[in-house]
Amino acid sequence: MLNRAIGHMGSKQRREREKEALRQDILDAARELFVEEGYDNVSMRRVAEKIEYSPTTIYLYFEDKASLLYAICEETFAGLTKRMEAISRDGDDPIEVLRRGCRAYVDFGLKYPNHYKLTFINHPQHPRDEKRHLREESMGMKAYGNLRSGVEACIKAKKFRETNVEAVTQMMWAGGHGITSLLISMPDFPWVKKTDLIDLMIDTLIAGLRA
Amino acid sequence: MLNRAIGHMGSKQRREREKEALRQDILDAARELFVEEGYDNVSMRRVAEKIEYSPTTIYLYFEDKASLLYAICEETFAGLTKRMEAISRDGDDPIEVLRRGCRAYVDFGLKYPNHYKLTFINHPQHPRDEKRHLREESMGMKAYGNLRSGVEACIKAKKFRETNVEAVTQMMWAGGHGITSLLISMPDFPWVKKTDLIDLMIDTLIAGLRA
DNA sequence: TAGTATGCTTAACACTGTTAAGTGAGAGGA
DNA sequence: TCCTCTCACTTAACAGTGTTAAGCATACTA
Repeated sequence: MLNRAIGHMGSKQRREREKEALRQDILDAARELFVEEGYDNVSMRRVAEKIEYSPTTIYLYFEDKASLLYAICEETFAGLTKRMEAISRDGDDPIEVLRRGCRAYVDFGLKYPNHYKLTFINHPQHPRDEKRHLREESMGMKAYGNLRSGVEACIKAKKFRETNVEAVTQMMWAGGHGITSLLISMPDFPWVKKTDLIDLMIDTLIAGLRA
Repeated sequence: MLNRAIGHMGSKQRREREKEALRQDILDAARELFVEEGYDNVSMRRVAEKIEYSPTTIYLYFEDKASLLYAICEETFAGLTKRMEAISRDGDDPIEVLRRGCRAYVDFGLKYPNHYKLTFINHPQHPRDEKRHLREESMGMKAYGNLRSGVEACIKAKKFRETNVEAVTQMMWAGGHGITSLLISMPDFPWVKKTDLIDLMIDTLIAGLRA
């Protein structure tokens, strides 16, 4: 019963390819709009207009607006994970790896402020959504895992006074996130030079951790 | 022309009192709803329903929804400022004052998560609104000023290696904000014990700053 | 008592995310 | 070739949003 259908498989495959292509078109259009104007300022109708389909078509490919957003974030955060993995691969001094990992995290956030907002700042907290829960674990959480490895390496090399891997990782994350999110969401505040602030944070935290 | 009216001033004053009372009623109703259910999940119509007036009445007292929000935040943040000023008054060791100021900041954020969200996380960034710009300076910025004083005291007492007051203040703020905002906006993440994380951050930053 | 200012409401506009119902082209089988 | 049925897509609508123009009634002034 499987072979019987093979003769007509071509069109089915073609249609599936076309569906996948449209899905990508939606993602591309939505990403561009979201990143340019912010999630809240872009309506489903605007996205639909951009791809020249009716608004309801989007709902054939994504459950709702939030799902569309998460699909985009997943894509983008793959980039961060890749960069952070590259950093930890050509690793010499574990502390230097950690330092550069943190910098990569913050730089990434500042380079894609709207993506960062979407995943770590706004974070549309739907109540009782277990699917979303799992999805989050595969996104920014992978970046967290990378950071965790960096911290673990430092602790294993006995570079730090504090030995609670989870606590130190979360603190480093909070440090990076604090700077990133403030710089993004309060751009009019009279900040000191951005790179100085970032370096000061990372260096101070690491100095404070050293034995 | 001023005295002529005095005979009839009573009613005018009464009406002004009543207007002020209604303004407060709106603020109280909105605060309760915003804090309980979050800014985005509360409509102007809901606020109006609660005070038993028509929705448009609110617009006679507040320019728009965001202004209503900012008025509430102003009120609430007076509490934080007061607490932080109290801490710096009975100050012995400047480092201890700074430490306790930071803790007060984070504790405040965790106690009023929706207020904190409104002022420092969501921060409805209206484009080209200069009035709002000024208003912000009188709100959370006062708390920033307090933190700044604490940092300045430490630097003047030659307790810190780094002597750039602004940079250190902004770093301390980012540290506190990072923890506060992450704990608020990702409540499902497997955090280590909250107080431990807060203390670790503050202690590590201060340790890293010491000469 | 007539007229006006004031405080509030009604009704509407232009949007939002989302869905139920309908359309129409093309594939599959006879 | 013709018929049927599937399925990608659209139309129209719902229920809600923030906000405003216009109108009404009460209370104060002259």
